[in-house]
Amino acid sequence: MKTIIPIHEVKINTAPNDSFFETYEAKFKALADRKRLQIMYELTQRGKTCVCDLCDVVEMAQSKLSYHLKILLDANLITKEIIGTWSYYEINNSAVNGLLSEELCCIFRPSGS
Amino acid sequence: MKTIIPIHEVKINTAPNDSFFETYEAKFKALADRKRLQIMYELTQRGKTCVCDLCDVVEMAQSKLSYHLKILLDANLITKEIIGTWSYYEINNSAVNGLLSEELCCIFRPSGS
DNA sequence: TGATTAAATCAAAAAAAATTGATTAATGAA
DNA sequence: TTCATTAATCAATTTTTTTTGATTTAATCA
Repeated sequence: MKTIIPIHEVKINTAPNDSFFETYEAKFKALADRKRLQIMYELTQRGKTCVCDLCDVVEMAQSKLSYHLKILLDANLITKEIIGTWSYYEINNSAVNGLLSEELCCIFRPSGS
Repeated sequence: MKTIIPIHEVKINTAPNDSFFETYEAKFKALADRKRLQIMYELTQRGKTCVCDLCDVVEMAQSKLSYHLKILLDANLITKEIIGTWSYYEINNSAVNGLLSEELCCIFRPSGS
């Protein structure tokens, strides 16, 4: 039988290794840009949104927006769904919540939740 | 009389402005480097530490370490105290706790707390 | 089919960040 | 004072990231 330990009760006993620091380096790099933070915020407010709409909202050229979305996607901070010729992006709430403080998560969390 | 509202009860009603995104861009940029994450971790484990000791621990040349410490200091993630010719750096726990998730804070929080 | 639209990718250029080794400033000890 | 030590700063170089505009891929529609 497997025992499920709530994440907040897990004690870290070993020192983080290189790959730990690498993993979080990538996540923080993705967040380390005001335009990408704005994209995250808009996705939070609007929910699942297609690229062409997001282009207008954040006032960014399409190829530039694609570049930034890819960085957020690779860091697993957002998810992507393709429908026909459209690509829809959405906030990955569990990843955001696992990374950021409650205060800060609020900015990247739908107002109702 | 001033009313003190616990931070977790504060509701954000207005959209974040440019300076909000700029502020967090700087903080996440500071965290977006595996060497700086390691510095943060070591400061957490060792408490207040002087630069020359930190040089040995993170195996980094002095001028390079100074450069990275300044970035963390400017982002308010660590604090500095000068005693004689020594500079001591320390984790800014409240800033870290206000920024990162509980799980992640644990890595940057003394094991006793 | 051919034309249109959405979005990813590419290559070149520009901008920003990191590294390196040397210099400087400040303190303390001989 | 002179010498040694600590740590910040500087300038030049290297590396990384971002921007730009063009091209490509794929789906839809007439």
